[in-house]
Amino acid sequence: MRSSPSASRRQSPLVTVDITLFTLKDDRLHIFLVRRDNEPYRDRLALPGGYVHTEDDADTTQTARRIIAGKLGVPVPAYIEQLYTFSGPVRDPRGWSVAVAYMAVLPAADAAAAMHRLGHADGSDTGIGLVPVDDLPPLPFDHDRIVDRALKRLRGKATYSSLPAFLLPDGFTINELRDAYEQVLGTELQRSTFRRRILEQDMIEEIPGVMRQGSQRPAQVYRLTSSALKEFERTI
Amino acid sequence: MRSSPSASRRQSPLVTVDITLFTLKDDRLHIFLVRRDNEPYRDRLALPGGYVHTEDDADTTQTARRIIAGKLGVPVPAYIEQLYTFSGPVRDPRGWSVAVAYMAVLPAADAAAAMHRLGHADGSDTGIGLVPVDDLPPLPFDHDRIVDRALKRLRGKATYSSLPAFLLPDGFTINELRDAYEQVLGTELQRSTFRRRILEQDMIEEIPGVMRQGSQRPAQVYRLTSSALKEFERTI
DNA sequence: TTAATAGTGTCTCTAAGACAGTATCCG
DNA sequence: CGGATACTGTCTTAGAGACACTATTAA
Repeated sequence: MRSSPSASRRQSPLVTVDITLFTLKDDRLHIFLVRRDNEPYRDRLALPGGYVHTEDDADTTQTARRIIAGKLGVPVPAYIEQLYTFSGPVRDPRGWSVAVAYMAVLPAADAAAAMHRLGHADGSDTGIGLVPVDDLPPLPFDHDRIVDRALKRLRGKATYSSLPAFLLPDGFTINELRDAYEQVLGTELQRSTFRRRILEQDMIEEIPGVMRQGSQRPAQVYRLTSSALKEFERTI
Repeated sequence: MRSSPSASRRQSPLVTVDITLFTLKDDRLHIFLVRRDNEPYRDRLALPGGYVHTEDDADTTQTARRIIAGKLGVPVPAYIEQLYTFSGPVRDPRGWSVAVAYMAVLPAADAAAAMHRLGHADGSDTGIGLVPVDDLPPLPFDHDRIVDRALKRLRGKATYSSLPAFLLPDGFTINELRDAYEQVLGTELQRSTFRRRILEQDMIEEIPGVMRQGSQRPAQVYRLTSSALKEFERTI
């Protein structure tokens, strides 16, 4: 904080916001990518992002929300978190830049509805893609690093928080919840241990009388006790 | 990422880097503050910070290192970590701004040496202060929030990593290490449980033959097994 | 020998992991 | 009734917490 207000100001870096938006599709973890329609990297798939609008945005989180709603056309996710800020002279060919990266988590149904509204699987490219995280194309800028960090954060938090529940709709069974945790973590979890731990944390509560009907014994439907992320002791 | 390279560029926010540098003094947790010599908030104590130098800095971490060495005149800490990016139109009276905040941890001896070089406790104000974290003055900008978040992160990581060891010099006894953890966490820790846990994590190793001589039984001196932060399972 | 700090041994209790068992639906 | 999935009980084991005990120095 060296210069006085009116002093000649240093060259200010370019500031953007980039978002890694996770969701489930076909029981696998996916992220949203958009096809760029401007240089640099025109026509390449990249993370959704954009400039801060200093006239409108109250902060960069607001920027992220605006981009998710505007570019992707999906409902603003219940969970959104600032991830890390990437910077330097080479990450963007336009010059020294700062990218405030966010990660967010969208329920599978919201993602499916948005993709359905867009195309009808008829090959028409709408510019928005839902890509499995373990089968990503090489991404422009340093977006590979951003996704990498987002994945690590998501997996890390899955071991000690309710984060994977945000991939599910409002009502879910314990087995559906366990599936979501397994998809995120990439490992199998012991059924009864998972159940006990989750219930002990009282992070979920029964929706009285509501049961999921299948072709077997119906399962109790639960909801999160709080709309906020709940952290508990480590290790699942 | 909307506009083409040569399109009229949006008003870019002001980008600064602010640092919360922790150290121990008189067995209490302190941070460094500097007296501002420019508007806004001239003459107020604030976090050390500054603009990104796009000609010199490879990224904002580099900016943080440069500011620590330059403004504070202390050795660059072994542990430095990006904390969070604060942003918005009101946090800085100069306009819409982005502050990439860092936290860092400096060994007590380095801090003491730096403060000794500066003043000699004769009341001469050198513009640099070492202030206990539980007795901070109100800070300008949103620096109160920044310090708050830095403290939470430091305390959080103290429960599952070797972070508090970075407050100590290269050789330390287990009791000195426990003191550091207690200072950071603000709670007492069981002696034998702490010892067992720390040794199980093999985060430290004996320096063979080196003992700390006091007026009682000498204590084994240890060092970190790795210069990098080591994380272990939760709860201390 | 005593005071003080360094370091060890061990008992208890909680909770994770594993797995077997019971319950309730559909056909 | 059999198959399938939902849910419960319980045994074993690892590790945290508490605390008593032993060790080694200076005075």
